[in-house]
Amino acid sequence: MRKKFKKKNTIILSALKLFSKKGFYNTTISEISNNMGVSVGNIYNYFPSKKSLAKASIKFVTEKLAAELRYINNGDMSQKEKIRQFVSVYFVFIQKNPEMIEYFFRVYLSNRELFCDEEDCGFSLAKEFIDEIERLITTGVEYGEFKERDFYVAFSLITGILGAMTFLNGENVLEENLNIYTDEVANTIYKALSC
Amino acid sequence: MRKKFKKKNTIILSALKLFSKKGFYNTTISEISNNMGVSVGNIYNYFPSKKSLAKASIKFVTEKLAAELRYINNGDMSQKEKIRQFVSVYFVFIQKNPEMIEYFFRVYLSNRELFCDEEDCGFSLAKEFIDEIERLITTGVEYGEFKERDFYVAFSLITGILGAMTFLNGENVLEENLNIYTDEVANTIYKALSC
Amino acid sequence: MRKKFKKKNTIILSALKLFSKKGFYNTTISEISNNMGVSVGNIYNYFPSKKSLAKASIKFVTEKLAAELRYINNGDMSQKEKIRQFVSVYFVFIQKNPEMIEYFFRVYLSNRELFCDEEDCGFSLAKEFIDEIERLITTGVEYGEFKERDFYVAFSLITGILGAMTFLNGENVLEENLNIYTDEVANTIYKALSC
Amino acid sequence: MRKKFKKKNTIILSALKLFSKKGFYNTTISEISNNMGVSVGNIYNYFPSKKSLAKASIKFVTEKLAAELRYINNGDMSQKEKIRQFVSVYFVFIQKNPEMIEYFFRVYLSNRELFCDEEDCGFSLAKEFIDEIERLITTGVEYGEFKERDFYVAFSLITGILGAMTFLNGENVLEENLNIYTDEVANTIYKALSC
DNA sequence: CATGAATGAGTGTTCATTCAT
DNA sequence: GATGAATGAACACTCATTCAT
Repeated sequence: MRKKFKKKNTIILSALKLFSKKGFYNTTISEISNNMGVSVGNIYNYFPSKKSLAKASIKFVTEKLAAELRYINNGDMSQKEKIRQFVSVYFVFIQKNPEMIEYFFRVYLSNRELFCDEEDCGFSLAKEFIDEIERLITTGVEYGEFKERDFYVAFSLITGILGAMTFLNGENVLEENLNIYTDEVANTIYKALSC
Repeated sequence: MRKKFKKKNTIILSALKLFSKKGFYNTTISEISNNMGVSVGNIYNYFPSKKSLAKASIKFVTEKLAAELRYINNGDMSQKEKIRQFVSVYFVFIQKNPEMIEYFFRVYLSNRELFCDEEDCGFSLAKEFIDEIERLITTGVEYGEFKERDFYVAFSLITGILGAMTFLNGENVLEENLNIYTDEVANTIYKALSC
Repeated sequence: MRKKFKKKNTIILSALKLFSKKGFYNTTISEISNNMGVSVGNIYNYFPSKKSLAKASIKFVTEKLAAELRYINNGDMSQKEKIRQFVSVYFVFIQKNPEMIEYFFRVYLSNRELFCDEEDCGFSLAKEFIDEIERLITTGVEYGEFKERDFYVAFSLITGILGAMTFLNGENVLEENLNIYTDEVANTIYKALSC
Repeated sequence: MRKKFKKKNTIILSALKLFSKKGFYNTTISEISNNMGVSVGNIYNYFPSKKSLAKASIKFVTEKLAAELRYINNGDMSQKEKIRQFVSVYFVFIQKNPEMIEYFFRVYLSNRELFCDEEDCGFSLAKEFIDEIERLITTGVEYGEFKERDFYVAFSLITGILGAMTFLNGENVLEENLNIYTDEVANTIYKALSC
């Protein structure tokens, strides 16, 4: 079973690399299988369809990212410090796992049709990640460190600025290494949220 | 010639509607042609390929959006007021032309491969829109109303929060009408940017 | 429209030839299209699926066969003579259109799954043919020429013996030309049915 | 060896059930193996190919059916009585082993390609069954009970009417239990064959 | 300009068969 | 013998693009 699990992850990583680079519709199963030295048919022993592979991939990514954020949220520090660490960890993550973040933005957020079931058409696959953002915000409000404001605006502020920076970085627009921006981004977020 | 121009726009609008709803790769030329009561072949009299239609569409959208923002930028008021109007106009635009904004986010930002030529792989198609954002920021800094800070961070702040709100709205996550959020979003942006 | 109809029939005839010779599952769409000098894709302009082509084919066959039998049924003669003509016409039909009859037996009768819709899983596609057999029997009973007996037994007698002869002929088991058997088969049926 | 034989039969029975229900081409080896709790690979220890399994299955079926008919043929009674018993035994067999008869009709008779070798493309696999039908007919002729007539016509009469009844029964067209029809079918056959 | 039938390369998926364990 | 992961050829179907009318 361990082995089966390992193999699934290997397939996901291969898919992630290609999906993020070329997009879902421009990546063929046969490319994914070639890329990892496995036959086409064998992929179907682990995932029943290309779509299901895309779903498993986003699950994989968000869990990984959420784990890092969860660790920070559980820590004992001011919200200001938490935000700084959030941004820092996120920027490091982007650089270590660019294909995961690219996948999140370019495939997950843009191809609704792939991740919608009849019942569940939403963010459930990214829930773990979203939950951590939510915790960060609500804790800050509870502690009186953040001004009480509409949740969606606060949520959009944080994810929006991080997303946009990710995007600029992915497009090679930024002139410097992402890390350089950590403090400024963190301060901007904090200033906007604080009382 | 006038007529030719009109027809091109009609095709673009039909494409825009379908591309934004179903994505580029899930929309067929034949759907676009059916949707507007024109033959498949005739579309190729106006656009040499599906890709070129996608490019023309994004040009169409960004010009429309940029025009509105340019008007505000040209106005004579404080940056604070400009930001409020920016947000307001943008939110109205989303609601009046959801397919244009959806197209911008779901097709343009997510399908690099469609908008990259050999020489030019960037934002040139959205340049007009980006330029207005830039003007808003640099003018604010010049007038001493905004703190001097890295341009990319400021740019990400504005476009990020607006983008994220757009996204939440598109997913029907927001409980209220978008307009409700105008002031809070504008204030958040202003607070983050100001000295 | 006439043209479209003609083309549909050409496709059906090509399909009929191959389906009957090699079976449904051993015939590829590409073989059907090659066989008639048309591209694969074009077949799909006329039939939405391989299955639907199989359905249209059986309709085509049964209508053709039923037309011949109907003509006899409408004639003014004894049932004995009608049966003789039935058998005769049927045997001629087999020899002129072997692929149609082969299709009927080898594909239609043996591949339930192809011809079953959710609602209608039966012989509706062959109804016209069955109806003529039924008319022959019931008229004979009404005229007192046939003994009254269970309908299904009479039906099985007629279609069974003809089917079995068809089968032996198709397998090249028969030593003589089918026509030779006309009288003997007709007499056998008549004897079994008559009072 | 005994054990090997048993296992082969178990596999055949599993195959028979699925082939008859879904057809040869819609049944996968893996379904057959699941159905009997054995691994895919192991089936190949007993049968070298799917095709060979289909052949072994038809052998199995015809031997079983032939055995019953042989017993009757060996009995000491009039041909009329033999025919009645033939029909009766056959109808009982259908009801007890529907999958065997379905297999005979839907797979064996309709998929020539499966049962044709280079040398032998015929009924050799069903020979035992056919032989008993032949014996019934020729004995009847010898005893002067049946009119001398072409063998193939007589053969088609018997197998045709039984086959057609089988078919109607399989399609749930018959309104009554098959047994009800025994006498009428037997009489019809006898009447047609007798002097 | 307009039409829509025709093309054919390309893709996801299946499944009989093999073989290392 | 028994297992089931791995293979890869094959097939139904799609769709951007062309072109004769």
